[in-house]
Amino acid sequence: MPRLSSARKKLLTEMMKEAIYEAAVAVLAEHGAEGVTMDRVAAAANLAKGSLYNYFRGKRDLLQFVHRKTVDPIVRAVDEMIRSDRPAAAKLEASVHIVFGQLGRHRELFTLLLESGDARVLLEDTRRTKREVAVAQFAEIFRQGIEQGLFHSFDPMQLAQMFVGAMAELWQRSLGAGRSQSAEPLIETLLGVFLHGVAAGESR
Amino acid sequence: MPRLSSARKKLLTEMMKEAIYEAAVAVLAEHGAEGVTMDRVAAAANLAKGSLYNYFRGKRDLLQFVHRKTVDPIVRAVDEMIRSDRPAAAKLEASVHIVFGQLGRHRELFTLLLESGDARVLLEDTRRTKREVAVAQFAEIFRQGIEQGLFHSFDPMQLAQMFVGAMAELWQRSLGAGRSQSAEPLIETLLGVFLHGVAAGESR
Amino acid sequence: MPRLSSARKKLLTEMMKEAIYEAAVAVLAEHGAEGVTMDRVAAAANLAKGSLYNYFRGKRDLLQFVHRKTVDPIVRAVDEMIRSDRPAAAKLEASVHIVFGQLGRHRELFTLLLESGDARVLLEDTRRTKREVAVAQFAEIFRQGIEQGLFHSFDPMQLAQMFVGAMAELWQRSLGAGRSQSAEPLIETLLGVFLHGVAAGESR
Amino acid sequence: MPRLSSARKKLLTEMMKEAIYEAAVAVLAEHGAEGVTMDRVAAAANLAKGSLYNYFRGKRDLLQFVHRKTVDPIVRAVDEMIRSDRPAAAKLEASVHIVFGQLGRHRELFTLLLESGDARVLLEDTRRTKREVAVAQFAEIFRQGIEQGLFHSFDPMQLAQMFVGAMAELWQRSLGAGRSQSAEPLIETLLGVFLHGVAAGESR
DNA sequence: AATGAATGAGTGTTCATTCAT
DNA sequence: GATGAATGAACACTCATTCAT
Repeated sequence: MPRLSSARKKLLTEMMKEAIYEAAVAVLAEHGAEGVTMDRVAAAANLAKGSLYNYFRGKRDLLQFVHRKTVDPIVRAVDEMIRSDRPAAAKLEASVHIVFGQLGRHRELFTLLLESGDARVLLEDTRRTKREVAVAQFAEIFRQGIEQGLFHSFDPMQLAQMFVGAMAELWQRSLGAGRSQSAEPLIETLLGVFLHGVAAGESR
Repeated sequence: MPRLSSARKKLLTEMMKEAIYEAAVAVLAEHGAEGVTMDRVAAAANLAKGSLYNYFRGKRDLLQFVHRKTVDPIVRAVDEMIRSDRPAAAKLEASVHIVFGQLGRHRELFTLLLESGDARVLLEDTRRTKREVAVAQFAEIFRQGIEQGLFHSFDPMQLAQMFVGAMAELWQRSLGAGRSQSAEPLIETLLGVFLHGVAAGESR
Repeated sequence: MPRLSSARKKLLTEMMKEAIYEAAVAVLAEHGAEGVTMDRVAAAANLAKGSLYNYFRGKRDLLQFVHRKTVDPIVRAVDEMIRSDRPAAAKLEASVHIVFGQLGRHRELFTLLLESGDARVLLEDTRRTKREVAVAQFAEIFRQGIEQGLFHSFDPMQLAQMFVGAMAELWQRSLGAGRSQSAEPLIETLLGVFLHGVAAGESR
Repeated sequence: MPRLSSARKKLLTEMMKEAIYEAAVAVLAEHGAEGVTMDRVAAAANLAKGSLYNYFRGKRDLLQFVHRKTVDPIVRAVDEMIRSDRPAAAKLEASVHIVFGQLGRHRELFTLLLESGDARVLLEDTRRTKREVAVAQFAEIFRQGIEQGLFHSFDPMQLAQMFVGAMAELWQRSLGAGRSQSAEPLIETLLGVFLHGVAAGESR
């Protein structure tokens, strides 16, 4: 009996955390990252402010939860991709697809979260911003490419930074455009330029 | 008389704004972006808090002023470069140098201004605008390059977005690193990749 | 049946109150008087927070219970002493020994209970009462002493107030000192001064 | 000009601090030491809560101000007395008169402040409670008395503790009685007992 | 135009108490 | 009777903005 009851309780707790998560995301979307206050989250969750503290130790805790919840699936998917057995260029392409695909699910949320310095402050423990994680992951891909002799031996870290920067910028601009607009051409160009450059002619 | 008086007044106003600007920068440097309060700015400017509101409509206005003040010279310099008569690749390189060079002069300021979420919100309009200006400028360079047949005919706008994104990311990461570290290798790689890609072999 | 059931119920209730009392004391000892929250007491009692309210009307009630529980034995012992058949001075001495002795058993508890402002407020009624009880008890001793012609005829009530005040102060200060320090010299001086004064020479 | 203005400003500030002090005392008297909240003080001072922070750095600061404001005159007067050139017994009597006299001016305030553990917490810097200061002062008197051969050589510190305890208790009880009741008989008995004891007969 | 005290809405957090299950 | 999630009033403290002088 205690088992079942305890399981049920745990489930309910998870559901509440989920609900609060969604409330936080809604607030994030409406008021921006700096506009996330415990009051607003509570209101959005149709909950008393104090109740939030039954599920999260504090604001920091809540934001970390939101953070992880949005980043983890992407990170895991890309990680899997990285460990797979394919040429680096293919990994690069696949990873971009993963990222753009997942981002599409959280449009507004990501915009705010990606850019927010507030997150930096509040998530200090986690430290590694999503962006930093992303950079590290792409750096690994570039490293593999260089090792395989497929890429020139630039600094993989820098390549990854450039790539992530370009990708983020692209994605953000795409948000401004029609919501349903396909990301496909963007990705194609992104990969094309990074792999072969823009320069016409004999090159190199 | 009214003319002269009015001119004199305008001048004085400009000088005051300038002084407040410097005070704000000092506060920014000392307390970080989140630490910029009207109190502190006023104190740093040896001014009463209320007086700030004679020169700026509010905090937002003041921060926007600070922001523009640091960005404008860069924009102007790049604009000049664009209108000059050189091959697109050279313009690209020169522009990057301008940007990194000017940014170097305001390291702390920019770091704080860009990293801080608080400022982010207050400046969002401006910031967006600023990046958009940069993107537009680089788009023009790419457009010229394509027109001159030097670049493949990608969408210049997208190329510019990618380029600016990559550049911004690089610059931000470089801030974390040693202060006196040269930006030269970063720039070289940035241009190398964008012009010729990372792919080894015959390519293309 | 109703009788038995009711008796059983009463017993259980008493046992529960006892358990909660112990939990409260444990919390008091661990977190200090300001750190006594219903949450902590419930946790320490392995009980749900709400259940506390089945046994106590509120926090005030609970703390009063704790308080009385520690004070009552002392009061009873002193009462017994007073009713015994001995000279007043001996009763005085014996009573002081009882008080100091019992207090010694609850050092931490009393320290926290008396020093904490929080408890002070919540217990003010009780506390006042308690001191008043003590004063009344000692007043009775002094009254007996005067009646027996052993003490000068000061106002017994005032003598008791002074005596209790001096005793309380001594005891509180002694808590600050070494834990295992004997109270014996304190008592000796206390009695010496009250009986014979500090003035040297022929006196009186 | 600036001189005058600055002097005027200082004066106004002092007056405001005074007004807030009185508001705090009123709150203290009405709600007890634990009931002193910045909200209530602000309301009592007919001031916005935020304004309090123009005059005091925080609650701690405000309470310290209140504390010092009430204690200092007494401490200073007693100190003067101690340094004067009179037999210890006379000093003792004079000091008691000072204390009771001054206390009369702040009846409610002192009751709460003397007893409050809250003060302990909030005034941690100051550390020395009024009571501790008082004890130290009276210990000095007793020390002098012993040195002069007027008092038996008990531990002066303990004598002072007992004396202050007795005095405080007396004073507190006297508060319960009629406000205008003279303290004179209380003092007389207090000194009589401490100097010569309660024991009748040849004594000693 | 300059001042800076006053304002008051807001911030994250705590906790005694209630109440549906 | 037991539970513990929900509540909401408090709390100390901050700070952009206003306004009488």
